[in-house]
Amino acid sequence: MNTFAALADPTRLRIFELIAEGEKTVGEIVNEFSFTPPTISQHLKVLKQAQLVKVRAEGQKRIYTMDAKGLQELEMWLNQQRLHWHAQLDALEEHLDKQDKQILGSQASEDKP
Amino acid sequence: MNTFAALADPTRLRIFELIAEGEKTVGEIVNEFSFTPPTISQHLKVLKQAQLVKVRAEGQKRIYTMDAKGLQELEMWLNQQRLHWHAQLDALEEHLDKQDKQILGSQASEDKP
DNA sequence: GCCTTATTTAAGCGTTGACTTAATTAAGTA
DNA sequence: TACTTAATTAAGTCAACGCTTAAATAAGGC
Repeated sequence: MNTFAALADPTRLRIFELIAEGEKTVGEIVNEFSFTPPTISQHLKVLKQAQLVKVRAEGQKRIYTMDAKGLQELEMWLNQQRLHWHAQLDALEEHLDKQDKQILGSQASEDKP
Repeated sequence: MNTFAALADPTRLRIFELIAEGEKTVGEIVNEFSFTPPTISQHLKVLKQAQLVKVRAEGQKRIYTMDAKGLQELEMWLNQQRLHWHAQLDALEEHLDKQDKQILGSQASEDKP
């Protein structure tokens, strides 16, 4: 899961969110921050490697857009964890059911003097 | 989004996945890695701060379990990005529709000699 | 052909972070 | 009470990372 590392840095996360709102050139992104172009360029490289963004050239400008692959990977991972989560809720429910029955059983015996 | 940073480290991601599979003591987790207990303890601290795991004491053992809050935060963020993603697909579709109509228009004019 | 604009690559620097060993806290057990 | 087991806190080390300036690549415009 390269995705988490790519989004771990707050600047990089913000850059991704900006691109997600709509395609952006590098210059447009640079203007949103107080960092130099190389810094932004390096962040974009990481996001690209994680398949969170794609680039296309248009003249001398590079236009960055969202790439579904990275998010899809994240989504699949999340689904897997949710499965575990629900399995545990079910197990807990079963456990509480048994407890309830035990309590009912002991109450019944208390009634007998 | 503290969550991304918490899951960015591969060891920490693995620790979380282990706990997600079912509750674990620190010792059980330590046995899965070739790291010393302090290392694992520090990782658990980070996961706890990100609300990805919870602890409960049982005698001298600490039992770590999944915490839904962290994943929920992740899920909400993902949903937001998906909205952007779908909005862009819709925009693209509309754009292609217009192009199709233009092509049909130019073909009609070509028919006229 | 030359100057500007847009972006990336290279190299260097300071900080953060993942690990270690040593010491500490706290709960069994003899 | 002393000894072991379970885990955390403290302190230090080294590599990775985010940032910078300087240089390189490449597309426009004069």
